[in-house]
Amino acid sequence: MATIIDVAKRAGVAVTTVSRVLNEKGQVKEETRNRVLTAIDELAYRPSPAARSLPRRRVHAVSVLVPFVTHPSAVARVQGIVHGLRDTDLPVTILDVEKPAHQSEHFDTLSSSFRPEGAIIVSLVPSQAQLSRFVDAGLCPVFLDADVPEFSRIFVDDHKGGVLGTQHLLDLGHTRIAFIGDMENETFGFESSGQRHKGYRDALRAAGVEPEPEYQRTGPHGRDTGRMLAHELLALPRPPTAVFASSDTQAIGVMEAAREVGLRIPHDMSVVGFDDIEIAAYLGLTTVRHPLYESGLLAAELVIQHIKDPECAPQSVEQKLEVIVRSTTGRPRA
Amino acid sequence: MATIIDVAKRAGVAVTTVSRVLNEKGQVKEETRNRVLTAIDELAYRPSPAARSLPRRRVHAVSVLVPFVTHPSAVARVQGIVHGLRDTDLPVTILDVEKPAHQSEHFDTLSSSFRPEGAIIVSLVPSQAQLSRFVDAGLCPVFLDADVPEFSRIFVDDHKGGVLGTQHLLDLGHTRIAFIGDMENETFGFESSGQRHKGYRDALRAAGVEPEPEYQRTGPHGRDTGRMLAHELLALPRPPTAVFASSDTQAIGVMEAAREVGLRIPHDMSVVGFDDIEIAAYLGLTTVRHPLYESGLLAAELVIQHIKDPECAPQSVEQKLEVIVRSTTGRPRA
DNA sequence: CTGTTAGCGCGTTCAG
DNA sequence: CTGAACGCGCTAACAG
Repeated sequence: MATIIDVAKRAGVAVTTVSRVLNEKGQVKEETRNRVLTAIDELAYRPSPAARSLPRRRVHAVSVLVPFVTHPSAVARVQGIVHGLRDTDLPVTILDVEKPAHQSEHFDTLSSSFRPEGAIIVSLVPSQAQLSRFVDAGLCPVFLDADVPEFSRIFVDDHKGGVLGTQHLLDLGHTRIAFIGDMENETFGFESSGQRHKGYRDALRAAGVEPEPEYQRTGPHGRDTGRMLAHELLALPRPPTAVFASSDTQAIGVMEAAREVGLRIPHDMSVVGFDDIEIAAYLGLTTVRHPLYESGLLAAELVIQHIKDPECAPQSVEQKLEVIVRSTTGRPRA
Repeated sequence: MATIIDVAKRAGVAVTTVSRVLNEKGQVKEETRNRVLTAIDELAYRPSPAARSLPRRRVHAVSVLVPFVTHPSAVARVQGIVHGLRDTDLPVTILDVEKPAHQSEHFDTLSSSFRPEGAIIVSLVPSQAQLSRFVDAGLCPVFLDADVPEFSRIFVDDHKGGVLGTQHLLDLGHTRIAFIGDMENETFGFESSGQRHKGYRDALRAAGVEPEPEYQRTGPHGRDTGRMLAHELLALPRPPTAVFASSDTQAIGVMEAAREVGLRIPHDMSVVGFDDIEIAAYLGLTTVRHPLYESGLLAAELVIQHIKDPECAPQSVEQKLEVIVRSTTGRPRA
């Protein structure tokens, strides 16, 4: 493997000059530059990422810190990120978070003196101390679905999403509307499901319907939870005619439960999900669309921008939520 | 950020000693080791990956070279890999390949003097020259779905899979069975679809059915292709009663086409897919199950093993394919 | 516009 | 068992 010294020798210049043409810093005479370029070409020289990272104190890569990469919603986002970064030469490093320990560990990595050039943090809110460490490290992360005004972020109005989903059901004439959501996540403090839940309650009240405690259930994220909670709902003396789930994953569980007890959707029961993950379209699930893939794409763009611009002026972009009406919602039976 | 020097000072030892306890190389007196350990702890010292990479000539990470990360099958594999690596401290770097240029570029990275500790290469077959570069670099990659006897690999018998899927249809009584597959991919030379296709033909002949050229169609990978090719099939004077697609993605396209012309599945037409991607279960698609997620998990295990064991003894593991019968296949109409 | 020099943080000889 | 010194490949002042 050729090093920068080999290139310098071959081109008859000093290493600094090679470094300069490599990084397009400073002025290099056209002719000299060309000599260097051909030397690089002839030697098939490629700078060593590690050696470069050392003096630069940063790693040429974009780290993506994402809890539960295996969730469909996370997958969609990572896809968007990878796509958005494809035309750069920045490798994408996935930092999966499943336990709280992972989180602080990865935060440390991001704020270490060998931080990545860019970072995207999904659904995780660092402490103030951690935030200032980011600043100290010169890191300019982009947050997805996290309320961090100090930095750039891409987010949706979950409360409004809760209202939208519920309103759709209300508009169809439902009043016995249940809500199934994620349990409050104490370990990571995700807030979106809670906000959607609140939106649900507010929409109901605005329509003059008092939210039934019996109709509101939460549990750990997952299809199975959706299924079980739906069964509880269905076993009620006066079961709901519609269910609004705070994620498609849970909504699918609800559909399974309905099928298991012989209920037809939307004839006997309406179901609305949240996110519009890929499967939703196939299942004909009516859902509140959350532009997941697009959020990844956007995050990638912001990261690129922040890498170029040392100013790191935080940008806040809100993505629109909208109800995608498909075939799991209809009017309640008379 | 504390460096190894700070730790050494605090512990009252030389940096060498710190390095030794860090890497568990050489003997260090119990007491000295403890002093170092507490110093590390007190300073919250974390070795710099970049600085470490330089003398070691390798990056502490596992690179995953995967074409078209956005394909559902690739996603499943990456999930398996990330999961399998979760309990190590090895970051996963995604190297997406969409153009041929990406491929050689990433291969170069893997065989550079700053190679990653581990590598997983999906569906891509390097040239002999590239292979020997891997050897020279001391890299010991794990291949997924690629026929590379020199290294460890995880694979399935695609030909047999083609037979299995076709046989299932044959067993149900179909004889007018069509095949829809991927066009031969000249850029990357993927072979699985071709092998499945061959299995289809062989199964048919073994059953005394001569494969109809009209019934065999290929096109670029994708749902849309499946849909269009299916329409061509359906427009035939004597359309097939069953379609075997070489991927679930295409099979889904076939189902769409059937729906568009008012055909009911499996009543009017049977459909078999390949892979068993997540959506398949939801759609009730009968398919030849390819353990994608598991292959990623396995690949992660092998990589870990190879990192530990410098011998790098290649291992070859074949994964079993099986038909998952769901609701898109049935007997042909009388 | 270009070259010299001193590190970046760590591993690794080789002596003690 | 421990330490001193050198080098990994590159960037960044600082001179010229």
